[in-house]
Order: sequence, then C-alpha cells, then structure tokens
Amino acid sequence: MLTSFIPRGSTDLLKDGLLMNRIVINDVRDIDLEHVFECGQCFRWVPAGDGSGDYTGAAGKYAARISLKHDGVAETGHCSLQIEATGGDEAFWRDYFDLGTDYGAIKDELVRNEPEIENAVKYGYGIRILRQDLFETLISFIVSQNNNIPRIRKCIEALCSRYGEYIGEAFGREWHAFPEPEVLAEASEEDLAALRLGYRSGYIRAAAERYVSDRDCGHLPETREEILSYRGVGPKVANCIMLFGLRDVGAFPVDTWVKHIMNDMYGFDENDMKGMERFACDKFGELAGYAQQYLFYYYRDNGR
DNA sequence: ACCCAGGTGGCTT
DNA sequence: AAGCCACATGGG
Repeated sequence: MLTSFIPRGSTDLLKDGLLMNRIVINDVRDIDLEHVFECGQCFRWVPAGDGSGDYTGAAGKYAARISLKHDGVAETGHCSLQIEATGGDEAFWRDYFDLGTDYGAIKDELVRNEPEIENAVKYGYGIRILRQDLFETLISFIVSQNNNIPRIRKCIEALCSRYGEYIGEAFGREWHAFPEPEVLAEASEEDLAALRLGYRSGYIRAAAERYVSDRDCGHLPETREEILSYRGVGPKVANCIMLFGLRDVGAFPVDTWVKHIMNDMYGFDENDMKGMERFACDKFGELAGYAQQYLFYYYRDNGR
C-alpha cells in the first residue's frame, strides 16, 4: 500500500503524477519568504508567479512550493509555514528553514551591539539562514564569483537540469536535484562549457573531483583552510561556504556590496578586507554572519 | 558600446 | 604585502 510510505502528519495528494507531502508548521516567527529566498544565500527558489507570494524551488533532492500564512493577530508576527513537497518530512523542512533558531533574540542582540544596523535588521526582518547542502553551496558560490545573481541562477539551473537526478514534474515544470559530486566530477569539459559557466567550469570540475576524494577519505572539508584550498575559492567564497554550507555563523563574507557598506558606514578603505573582517568579528562576534545578511540585503535593495 | 557582477589566480613590483 | 590584470558570459 503506497500510503504506508507517507510520513506521519502529512497528507498525500496526487499532482502531476507525483506523490506530494503536505506539511504545515504553525507558530513560526521571524520569517518572510521574499527575505529568505532573495537575500542572496540560495539560487534555486523563485516566486510562484501567480501573485500568491509563494515560492517554488528545490532543497536537496526535493522540489517544493512554500507558502506563508499570517495567522491570528498581525502584531505577534506568528505565521504558519505550508509546504507542498515531493519529499522530506517535517523534521527535514524544519531543519532546512532553521526553525530551531530564535532570530528575534539574534536581531535584538545585533542591534544592542550596533544600533547602526537597526534599519537593515528591520528591512530584512524575515531573513533566515537556510541549512543548505555543503556540496551545493561549494559549487554555487564558485559559480557566483565575478557574476551577477540572475546569471548565477541560470548557471545553476543549467547544471541541475543537465546533471541532477530527475525528480519529476510539479508546480508546472520539471525538476532536477542538485548534481551529485561524482557526476560533476566525471563531466566532460565540452559539456560543462556548453552550460555557459565561463572560465569557472574548470574550477567546478576540479572542485567536484576533490570533494569526491575528500568524501571517500571520510573527511569532508570543514575548516576555512580546507575550503580555501579548493581552486576557485578565495576568501569571500570561502566565507559564504562556511556561513551557508557549514553553518559557521561567525563567517562574514565581504563582497562588493559589503565593501560599499563598510565604506559608507565606517569609512573603511575598499581594499581593507582584513580590517572589515576584524571589525565584524569585534562588533558582532559569533553573530557576524547574520549581521552580514541583513546588511547585504538592505544595501543591495536600497542601494547607495 | 559600455560597465559591472556576492572574486580569484597569477604575475609583477 | 600590495598592486595589477585576465578570466567567460551576459544583465542592465
């Protein structure tokens, strides 16, 4: 009986031929889908396109449609997170959206330590740092270097549809998982080049090979030093991978936007990366990664 | 046509 | 250590 495979608490429904999990998580706070998915931490989620405010995208091996309903009194900011997915139980999605972390407390502490950050925190109040797959963040942020976000998204979609495991059809399109490391490691140069990844295709293949061998030795990269030793990974990309892939929330990626911010707000020279990181560490300590996300999102949207 | 993008590697001072 | 520059591609 098929239904015996459905996780407890979810409802099956057949849609486009796929068996879907429906998960509802009540009493969620400090979340806004646009903030979460547009703040630059991930590249596979897009608005559902029907004006609903929902997002569709993929996490790990699952495609999903995510919807947020404001329930009860607006004041409290309590929401119900509704997930329609091709897989993943409630525990998986709770983890993915980092629902075990109290972002209200984090925001309070950031503003207490640095009142200047208040506008940014208020603007991106619903940001949550997703718990993403390490290999996916490694490759995604190699793609991101010297690249713009719309094109990064295209490159990653191209990688997924060419090399990712087929998930199925849902929400009006076909879905593929992010490619497995060994599949990318064995891709040919010509095929990778055809995806228009530019000069990064060599980095991607080499990183995949390296990742496979690391993994097979039973030691995935976990320190800044190890991550930096991947070709195509410099200080900025390494910090993104630590923050988004390894969940080192003390990491403070300094990109072009953060450079502008640090120059505007504190007068740092745009080349003084060391100084900026030291400042972030002193000011925000282990919360520097969160601070960086609020600042990045605020300044990218409200520009300068 | 132009500058830029969630930069990095390599080479030269 | 610090300053250049090429890199592949396409968004605006």
